[in-house]
Amino acid sequence: MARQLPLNDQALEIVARRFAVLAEPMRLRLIQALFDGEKNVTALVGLTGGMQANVSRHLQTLTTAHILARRKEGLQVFYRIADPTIPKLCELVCGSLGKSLARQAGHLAAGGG
Amino acid sequence: MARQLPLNDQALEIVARRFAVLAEPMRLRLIQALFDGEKNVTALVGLTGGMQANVSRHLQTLTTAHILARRKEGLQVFYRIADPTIPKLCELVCGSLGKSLARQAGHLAAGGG
DNA sequence: CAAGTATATACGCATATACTCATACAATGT
DNA sequence: ACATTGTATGAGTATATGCGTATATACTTG
Repeated sequence: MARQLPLNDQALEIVARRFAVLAEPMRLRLIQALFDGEKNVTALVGLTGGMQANVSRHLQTLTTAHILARRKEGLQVFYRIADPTIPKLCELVCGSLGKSLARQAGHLAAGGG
Repeated sequence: MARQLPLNDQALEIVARRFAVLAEPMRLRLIQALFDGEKNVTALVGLTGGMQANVSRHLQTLTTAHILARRKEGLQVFYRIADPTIPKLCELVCGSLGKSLARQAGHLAAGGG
């Protein structure tokens, strides 16, 4: 897949895991919330509307996958996007979906806008 | 995410679903097998080493997600990659992983060569 | 040390889904 | 109509994982 070379079983599982990490709405929400800079957990809880425990768990999942990075400052922990390909990935998927989304969902943008 | 615009809940679920479809090694195997052109189910069963029923189900999942397309010819059904962003997606993910994969997995390419 | 705040984790439940087996469906030939 | 070949699907089981509640850990202050 890297340049269309076939991947072995272990590499396939790693790639699949990568996609799986991105396959949760809450995690995508967190990624979105971090597009404009790092935020601490409490802020992310407020922005996403999730439970603190759940948000924390998802942040750990994203960090373990090297998609996010942590920075501890006193009591707080700030998360940021660590993988520069993530925005591109999301754009690519959204662009590909945009065509069919128009039929399925009506609008892509948030209800507010 | 499309150009960094926040997505609403429904759009997030659709994007997440998209990633989820790509989050299975067998489905990635099938996608890889189709990079060099369309193949029928029996050929894909042989190439992936999966059970026919399982391969068929994964092909349906990929087709429903508009990642693959079907073409029926007599008894056989030929599948092909329908979404041109798929190869780019895979390259992007593999490229991003390549850096860390070198430490984790050793090799990215298949054992067969 | 005690109290308070911010974040992480353990546990249990509910649900989703991948897998296999058996079988149904579709198309072709005799 | 029947047999054969290729593909799809239903049922049952095992596993993975998201979520909420409760609790633990880390850090700061007094």
